[in-house]
Amino acid sequence: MMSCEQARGADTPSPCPHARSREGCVDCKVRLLSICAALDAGELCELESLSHPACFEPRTTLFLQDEPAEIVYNVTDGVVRLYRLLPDGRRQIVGFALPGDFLGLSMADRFGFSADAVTRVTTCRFPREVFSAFVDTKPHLLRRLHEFASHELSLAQDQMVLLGRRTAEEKVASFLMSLRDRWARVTGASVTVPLPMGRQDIADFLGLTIETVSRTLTRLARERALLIVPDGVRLLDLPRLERLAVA
Amino acid sequence: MMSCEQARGADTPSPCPHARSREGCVDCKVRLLSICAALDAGELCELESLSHPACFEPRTTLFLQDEPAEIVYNVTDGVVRLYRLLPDGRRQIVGFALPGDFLGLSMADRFGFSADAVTRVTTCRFPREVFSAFVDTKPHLLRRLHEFASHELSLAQDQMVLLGRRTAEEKVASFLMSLRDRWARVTGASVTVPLPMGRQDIADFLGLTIETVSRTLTRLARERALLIVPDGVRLLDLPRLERLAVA
DNA sequence: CGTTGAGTTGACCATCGTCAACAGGAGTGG
DNA sequence: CCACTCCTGTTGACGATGGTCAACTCAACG
Repeated sequence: MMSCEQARGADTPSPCPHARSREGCVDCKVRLLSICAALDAGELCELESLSHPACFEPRTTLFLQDEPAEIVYNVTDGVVRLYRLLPDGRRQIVGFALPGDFLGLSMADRFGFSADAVTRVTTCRFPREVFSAFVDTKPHLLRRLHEFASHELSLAQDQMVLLGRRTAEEKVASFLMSLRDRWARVTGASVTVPLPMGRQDIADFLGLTIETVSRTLTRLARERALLIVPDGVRLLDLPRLERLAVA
Repeated sequence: MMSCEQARGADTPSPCPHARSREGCVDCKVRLLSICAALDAGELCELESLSHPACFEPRTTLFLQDEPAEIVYNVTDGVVRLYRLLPDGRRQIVGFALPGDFLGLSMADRFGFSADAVTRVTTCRFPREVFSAFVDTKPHLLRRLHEFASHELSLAQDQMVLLGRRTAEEKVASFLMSLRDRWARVTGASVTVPLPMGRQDIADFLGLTIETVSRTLTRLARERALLIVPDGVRLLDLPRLERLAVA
């Protein structure tokens, strides 16, 4: 499980050619999804002056659990996996960050999980101390951060129900449906759900093995509930999947 | 699983004779553990004027998932179980609230889970709108709420690792160790861990069945890792339990 | 002294994990 | 261009962990 070597992306972020020059925060396509939606034009401009764009190649690390959280991240494009490891190497993915998600919500001095890029990822980064000071002058931004954290907590509780009380088939169906809903906010509704993460990532998110994930997807495909396409699935029998994914 | 009838406590909170008359917030024994520690004497007094003490008998309901969150709660004594149900009755307990814990951290307009009293529980209650308005005038209190929520999120992620990637024996050991640590903050350190919740509650928290919890505890007791006492366990072989509970 | 409900224990079994083999695509070098 | 490796994903055979079902103990309570 997880034997791959991973390049460290954070120390040498790719120059990410057009990350800043191309557009400002005002034109940012995830602004309304992200914490930034709490800011007016002037505040946005202030925040922009504090931001450092950075992008990460697939399979590079943004940060590691327990390391000092010098930097917080706003994900503007791509998918990031967030995970914790047990000493013997077992891994639990605690979430996937999509465009608009914020890493470092807690503003604690250390990261509570590790994060690495699944796809090519672009981010706005902020030195944590600077960002924290900025937040202290903007109570409505703190409110927004708190709403985001509360939403994360609710998702975490959903995931507890899934991990503790659902069968493999229900887990896979729930995962697909909730990922579909999250993509809908970013890219618009679609019955085709992109799965940029590998089967091992899905397994480590659902508390299953890669074989069980593979078998379950195959079976759902054989029974015409979905169609496996390159890097994703197309949902066919929505009522059935909905039924499996309830609550 | 969970077939017991439950009285509704919230509509008819017991008078709770000495809840307010006995002591004010200044003398509250969980003040320093709770969100109230963020307040100075004057603010505490303000908040006190907004609070309504209430207590709940064992097995009564504080509130139900998805119902409008008219009230938020500060638990001052006792243990509350927080849970979500699947339509078919499967239950996942997402946490146990101990003295000092706050229910309604998210300040969302509906509760994300149901809550009922395990022991006799005493609380300070606040109308949510009133509390929310109070928070809006006290950014440092919002900070504290946010820290509490962030801590909850971190605990939720611990629980995801536990549910997704640990064996029954590891789950039980982790549960006991982390409960011991939480009690330590409230009642002081001890190798005797009170377990006021029943086996079914523990099972529904750990993603196991009551039989597996019972068997696992019995085995750990037979192997002298712990001693089962009325309403709790005494931890004997701490190194071994620590090893099972790592990370 | 019977009833009830929680907890324990045993026998059996199913779901999912383990181990192994195989398929197919991407990249590499002769 | 082809052979080769590497990696991811799929599939099958088998087994173990933990679930299911049932019986039993015991304390609390009337």
